[in-house]
Amino acid sequence: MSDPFDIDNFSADDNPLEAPAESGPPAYMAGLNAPQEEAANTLDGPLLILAGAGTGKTRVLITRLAHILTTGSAFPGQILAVTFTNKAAQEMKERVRAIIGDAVESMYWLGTFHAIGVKIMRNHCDLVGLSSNFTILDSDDQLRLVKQIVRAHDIDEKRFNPRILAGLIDGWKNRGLLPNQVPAGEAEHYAEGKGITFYAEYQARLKSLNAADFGDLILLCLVLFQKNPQVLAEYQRRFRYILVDEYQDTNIAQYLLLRLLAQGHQNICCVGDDDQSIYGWRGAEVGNILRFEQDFAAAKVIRLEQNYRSTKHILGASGGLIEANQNRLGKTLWTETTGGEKVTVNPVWDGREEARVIGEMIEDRQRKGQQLSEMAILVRAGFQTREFEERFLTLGVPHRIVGGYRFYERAEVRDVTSYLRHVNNPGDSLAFERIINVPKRGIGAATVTKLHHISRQENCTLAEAAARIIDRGDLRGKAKNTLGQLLQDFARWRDQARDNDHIALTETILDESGYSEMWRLDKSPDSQGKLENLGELVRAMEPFEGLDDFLEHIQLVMENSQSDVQDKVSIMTLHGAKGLEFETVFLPGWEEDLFPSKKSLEEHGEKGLEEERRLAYVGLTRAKKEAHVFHVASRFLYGKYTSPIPSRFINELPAAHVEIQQSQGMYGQATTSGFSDSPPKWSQGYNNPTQLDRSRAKRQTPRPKGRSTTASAFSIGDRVFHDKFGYGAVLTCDGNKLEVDFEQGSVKKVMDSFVSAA
DNA sequence: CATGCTAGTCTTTTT
DNA sequence: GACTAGCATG
Ligand SMILES: Nc1ncnc2c1ncn2[C@@H]1O[C@H](COP(=O)(O)OP(=O)(O)OP(=O)(O)O)[C@@H](O)[C@H]1O
Repeated sequence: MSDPFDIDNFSADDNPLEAPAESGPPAYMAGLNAPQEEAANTLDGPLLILAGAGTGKTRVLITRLAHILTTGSAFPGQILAVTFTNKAAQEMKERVRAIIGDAVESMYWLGTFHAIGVKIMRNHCDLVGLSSNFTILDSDDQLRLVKQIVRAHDIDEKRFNPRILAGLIDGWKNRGLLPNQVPAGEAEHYAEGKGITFYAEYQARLKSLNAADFGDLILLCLVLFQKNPQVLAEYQRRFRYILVDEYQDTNIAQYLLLRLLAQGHQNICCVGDDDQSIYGWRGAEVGNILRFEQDFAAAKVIRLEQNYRSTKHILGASGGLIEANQNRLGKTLWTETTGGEKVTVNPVWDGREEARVIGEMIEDRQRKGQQLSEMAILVRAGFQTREFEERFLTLGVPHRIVGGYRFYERAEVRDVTSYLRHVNNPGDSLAFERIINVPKRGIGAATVTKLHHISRQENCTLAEAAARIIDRGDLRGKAKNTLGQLLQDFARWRDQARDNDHIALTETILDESGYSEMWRLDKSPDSQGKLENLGELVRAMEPFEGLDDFLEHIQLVMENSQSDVQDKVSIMTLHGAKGLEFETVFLPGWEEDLFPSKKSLEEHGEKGLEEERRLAYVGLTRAKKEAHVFHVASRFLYGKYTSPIPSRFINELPAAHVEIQQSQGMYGQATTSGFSDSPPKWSQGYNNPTQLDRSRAKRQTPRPKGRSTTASAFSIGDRVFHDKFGYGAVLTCDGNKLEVDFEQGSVKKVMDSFVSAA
C-alpha cells in the first residue's frame, strides 16, 4: 500500500491526471441536468446536496470527485471520501474507476468512517495511547468485556443487563463523549448510577488490552485532533477536498470529526436525504443536515428534484407514504417517465406461500428476459431471509444473501482469528481467553477466574498472569502442563510471525494447537464443514500482505465479499439495500410488529415509527419498475404461529398508485380493500376488513388456549359462515387452514379465524 | 473439569 | 424453533 504521506513530495502544480479538454464540458459530465452539473462543478466551499431518492446524488458525488481529479485540483491521496458501509465504499471505488481508471487505487482515503479512523489512529497510535498493532473489537468482544466489568462489581446481571450498558457506552461514543464528558446524571438508573464509572473502567480496560471498539475508531480520532492541533493541521492540509455520502446517517462524533477537518479550506461536500435516515438507533443524527448550514455559513445548498430511477407509481406510492412523517424537511420529486405498473399489495397465507409466490413471480420475470440481478427481496430482519433461501434452494433459483450470516462470525473462524490476534497482540486477553481451552486443555472456569484475579491485582495481561501462576506453582495437574505448553506455543508462533508469512503461520497454528485435529476427531455432522471453513479461511488470507492487514480487514469488513458475477437474485435487509437499485423489488413481511418493528415502537415511540416508515420509503424507492408488497395472515415467529395484521404502512400508500391483489388461493379476505386517499388515523382502528373479520371470528369461536396450532377449532363436516362466501361445510382441516365447500358453489381454502360456526 | 440437561432469551437494523 | 448460559451430574 502506498504511503499516504508521500504526497508532500509532489509540487502543487504537478498535474496528476490529464487536464480537461479545452472546450465544452468533459465527457463524464454528459447527461447531467442543470442542478446536478452545478453541484459537480462547485468544487470549492461547503456544499450540501439535499435530495430525495433516485435523484442522482451518488452520481453527482462521483462525478464531482472525478472532476476534482481531472482538473488537477487535487491528487487522489488528497481527497477524503467517506461512505457509510463497506459496500458503498466498494461501489464508489468501482464507479470512480470507470471514470478515471486505475488512479483510483491511490485514493488511500476512500472508505468508511471506521476504516479511515483506523488509518489515522495507526499513524498516531502513540498519541492515542495504543500501540500500532492494536486490536479492533467487535460487538461480541465488547459485550464480553462489559460483562466482565459488571461482574467484577457484583452487579446483578439479571437486573442490569450488560447489553444495556454496552448500548449506553456506544451511545456516548456516538455523541463524541469521553467518560469525563458525559453529563452527570445520565444513565442514573443503571446499576445505581455507576454507568459512567463503568464506562471509564471500560475505556481503561481497552487501553490495557491494546484494543479499540468500533466507537473508539471515531471517538479517539476526534480526541486526537482536539488535543493535538498540529496533527489536525496536518490532516486539514492533506485533505484538500472532503466528500461525504449518505450524510443523513452520520452521528455526532462523525460530524464533529468532519467539521474539524473541514475547518480550514471548507471544501466539504455532503449529500444526503433526511427521508432516508435509517440509522438513528446507531446514533445517526438527522439534525446534522441543519447543522451543516449553520456551522458552515457560506454553505451552498443544491436540491435535486428530478428522479431518474422509478416510475410515477412507485414515486407516488413512496412519496405518499413518507408524507405521514411529521419531522421532515420536505422535498419535491418528479419524473419524466410515463407508464409503469402500480405498486401491488399481495395478501398471502403464510411465510411459505410468500416465498412460493415471490419465487413464481421471479421465474416469470426471468422468462420474460429480466436479469435475476435486477430483482431483489428486501426484508426487515435477517431471519426473514430463511424462508426464501429454503424455497429457492428447492426451486433452483440462483440467489445471493447479502449480509446475512457472516463468514468471520462463525465460531471456528473466530477461534482461529483469536489465536492470530493473540499472536499479533499479546495484550489481547479477550482473544487469549477465548481459546485458552479450545481445544480442551483441562483449563476450566476456576482456573480462568484465578487468572483474571491475578491480572486485575497485578495489572498484567491474562497470558502474563498465566505465566506467573505457573511460576508460583499455584496450579495442579493437567492444567499446569497444558497451560505452560500453550504459552510456549505462543512464544514460538510469535517467533515465526517475524517471517511475515501469515499463511504458513496460520497453518502451523492450526496444526500445533491441535485445533484442526479437534474437528477431525469430532463426530458431529457439521465438523466436516468446519474443517472446510478453516481451509477457506486460509485461502481468504492470501490477498493480504501480512497478519495485521488481514486482522484489520476481518474486524472492519465483516461481510464476505464473494465477488461472483453470476446472475442472482439479491436477498437482503432493507438497511443493506440503501443506495442500491433494482428493476423489481419484493417487499415481504409488511405486518404490524414485524414491520414496523414492535421493538422500535416500544423503545422509541413516534420517533421509532417514523424511522420505520423511512425504511419502508427506502425499500420502495429501490425499485425502478416494479414494487410488490406482501403480508401474511399467519407468520411463524418465536417458534409459534401468530396472526399478524397488515402493516399500517400498507394503508398509508395512496390508493391511486396501489393495486391490491386479490388473495392468492387461500386467504380470508372478505370484502374489497379499505384503502383510501386519506388514510385513517391509526388510533381510530384499522380500516382493513381482514382485521375486523378476525376480531369477530375470535369472539364467536373461542379456541382452547395453549393448544398446539395443528389442532383446529373445527372438524370435518362442520357448518360454518364466512363474510364473503357465506355458508358452507368444512371439507378438510389442516391446522388452522380449512377447506370449505360453500353453498354458493365453490370450494375455497380459508383460515379458520375468518369463519365462524354456524 | 467435562458433559448433558433445562430454562430462558431471542429476531431489528451495522460499523 | 434454535441457541445459549447456567446448573446438576459424572
Ligand atoms: N442526469 C441523469 N440522467 C440519467 N440518469 C441519471 C441522471 N442522474 C442520475 N441518474 C440515474 O438515476 C439513478 C439513481 O442515481 P443515484 O444512485 O446516484 O441516486 P441517489 O440520489 O444516490 O439515490 P438514493 O438516495 O436513493 O440512493 C441511477 O441509475 C443513475 O444512473
